[in-house]
Amino acid sequence: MTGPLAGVHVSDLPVSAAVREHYRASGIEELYPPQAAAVEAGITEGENVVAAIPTASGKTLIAELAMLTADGPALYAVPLRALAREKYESFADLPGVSVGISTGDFDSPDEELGAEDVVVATAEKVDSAIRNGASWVEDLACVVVDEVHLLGRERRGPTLEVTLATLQRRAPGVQIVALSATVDNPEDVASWLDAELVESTWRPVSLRTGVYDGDDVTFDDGSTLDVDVSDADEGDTDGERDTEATAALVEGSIDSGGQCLAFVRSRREAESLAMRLAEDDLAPDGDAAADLAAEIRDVDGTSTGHRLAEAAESGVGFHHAGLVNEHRALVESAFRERNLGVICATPTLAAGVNVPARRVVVRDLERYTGEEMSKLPVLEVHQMCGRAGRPHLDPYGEAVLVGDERTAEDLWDRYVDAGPEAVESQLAAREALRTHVLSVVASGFADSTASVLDLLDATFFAHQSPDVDLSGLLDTVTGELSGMELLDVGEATAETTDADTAATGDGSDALAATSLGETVSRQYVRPETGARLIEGIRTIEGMADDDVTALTALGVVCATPDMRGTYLGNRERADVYRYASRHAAAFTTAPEEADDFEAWLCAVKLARLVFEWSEGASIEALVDRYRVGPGDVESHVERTVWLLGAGDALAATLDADVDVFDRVRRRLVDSADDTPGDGVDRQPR
DNA sequence: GTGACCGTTCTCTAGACAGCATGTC
DNA sequence: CTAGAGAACGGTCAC
Repeated sequence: MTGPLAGVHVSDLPVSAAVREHYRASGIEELYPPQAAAVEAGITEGENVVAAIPTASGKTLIAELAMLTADGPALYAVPLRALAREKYESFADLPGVSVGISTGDFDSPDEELGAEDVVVATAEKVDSAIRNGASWVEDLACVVVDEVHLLGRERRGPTLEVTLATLQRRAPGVQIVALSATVDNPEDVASWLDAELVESTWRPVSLRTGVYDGDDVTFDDGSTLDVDVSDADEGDTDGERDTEATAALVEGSIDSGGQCLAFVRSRREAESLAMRLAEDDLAPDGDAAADLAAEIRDVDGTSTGHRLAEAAESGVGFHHAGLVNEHRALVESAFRERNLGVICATPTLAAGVNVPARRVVVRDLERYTGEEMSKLPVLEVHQMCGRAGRPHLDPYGEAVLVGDERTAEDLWDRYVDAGPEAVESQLAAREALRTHVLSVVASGFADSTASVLDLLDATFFAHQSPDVDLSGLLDTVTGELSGMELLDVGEATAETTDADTAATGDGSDALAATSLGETVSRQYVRPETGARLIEGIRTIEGMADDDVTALTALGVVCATPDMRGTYLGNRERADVYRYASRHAAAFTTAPEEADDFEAWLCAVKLARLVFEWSEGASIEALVDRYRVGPGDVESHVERTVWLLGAGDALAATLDADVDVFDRVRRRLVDSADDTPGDGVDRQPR
């Protein structure tokens, strides 16, 4: 809890009069307690601050205060492109402030970014910019990191911490402001960043959390809520009871003038819950709902699109990653404008853009993870619940976890009483270390094992586990990289490294990226992907020209770990295999040489899907032929284009006479332009 | 033969970042 | 001890 603090008024802020006026115009007079605490902690005076506070408790203002008072340009780093967009637009409203944005799909040239007061970017984009030597990074006076608790994420956490560590070196003295969800160990993050910790559970709209036990809901403030489950169904299974209960909770909330979010486990269940709810008309405004449905239908003629439009007519939406981006954005904005009463969603919505509702219902608290059913992390559930309570609209927010008489107590203990998990660095994972060691060497920040270790020393991992000796791990990683021809490892050297950093007694090895390694690092693909591409290029060189087709390049690219796999249905397995045999000459690997037959089949399926798309197949056709969502087609194509570019760059550095990658890439980009409603924006508005 | 009905078996499962270089009315 | 929804399948029975 924050201690007693004198109120801080907008007029007290060391910010331009225009900005103060802007705040007043949007109804801000006095700062929220966590914001005041951040000011107290020196946020406007260049101090490093870690703010571990709930969503919607005013993080954006804290960030703005830091950025506007910084003595130079500022960077706002986010984990999601959609979030970058959202923040870009909100910062652009600030008077007298120029804002730029930089994400993989939405980007301005470096020189322009250097001229902005504020740049919004994804963390990966920042990492990539650093690797490629973008100059704007070095002039930064302030860096705000949104959702720092993602430091604990398996793949993206390490890039966040390495980026932050190198950023502090590239721009010495930058003010670091880190915004975190409530976690168990915010003080670890704060001490790593040498920052003041502001910790609070204060929210502008109070939140009560409750558990449904098959009979009624008991909230943590002691109140209860009857749930009127229609007794039409008798002898139901547990699952049916759960969805009937969530339907009742959703409808109850809407009846009393609220909006609701319902979280379920899978895409299919999000859609089927939506269809179940859409049986009743829940639209706050019928005309607006009809307009929305028309707009949705306008985007694509996919069966998913039709279902979404149909649900929307009743004021119901669903939301998951299988949706085309445009549909997702439409659902989000329609909900914000109160043209939808409910969204049935997978966890995408929990960490995405701002979509507050009066009530949040979490129906599924377990998830299938590949081998087993596992319980959702507390942090994730809290983020879902935290969406409850619309400022200025709701008297309170409520979150309900749906269980039954058997599980209710367990849910209560786990998610209501217990706190969230601690953030733990994942940098020690070999895979993560491999990519970051390569990048640090390739971009010239280190040239020996000693200097790499020196850099890693500034990392969250080193801060958290000072006793772990990374040098052994580093040796195996450099060995692997050199086996991939990405890194040259020299023998122990007496030169270069300063004596005081050479903690590794018997000297340190010289490290240098090969030209392949440099390309891999610049292209931002993982080392294993690079190795795979190199291997593919070499076998293509040895193939008969007639056998090298678009499928060849796509096959190589899709077999790469940077390509997300799809699920292979049992039913399609035989068909995919037949396809592979029919086109065996074009593929670079035969099934018997694949170390993982399943993965090989998935790669073939993806290559085929993207190939057919490039041949002009409509998204609709692909969606029902390959059991993927429209959004999956979109993201597969985008990713393929990226990897084909990397393949081409590697072919060039190998000096190989291979141009399939580039040819196929161009063809994909062209068909993307031809596909209506599917173009990717290239320039900020 | 056919269609309604019902119990059993089978299938399937969240999410999402990155490169680069031009063209359009 | 712990998955569970829903589609697909297959069988029965009445007419």
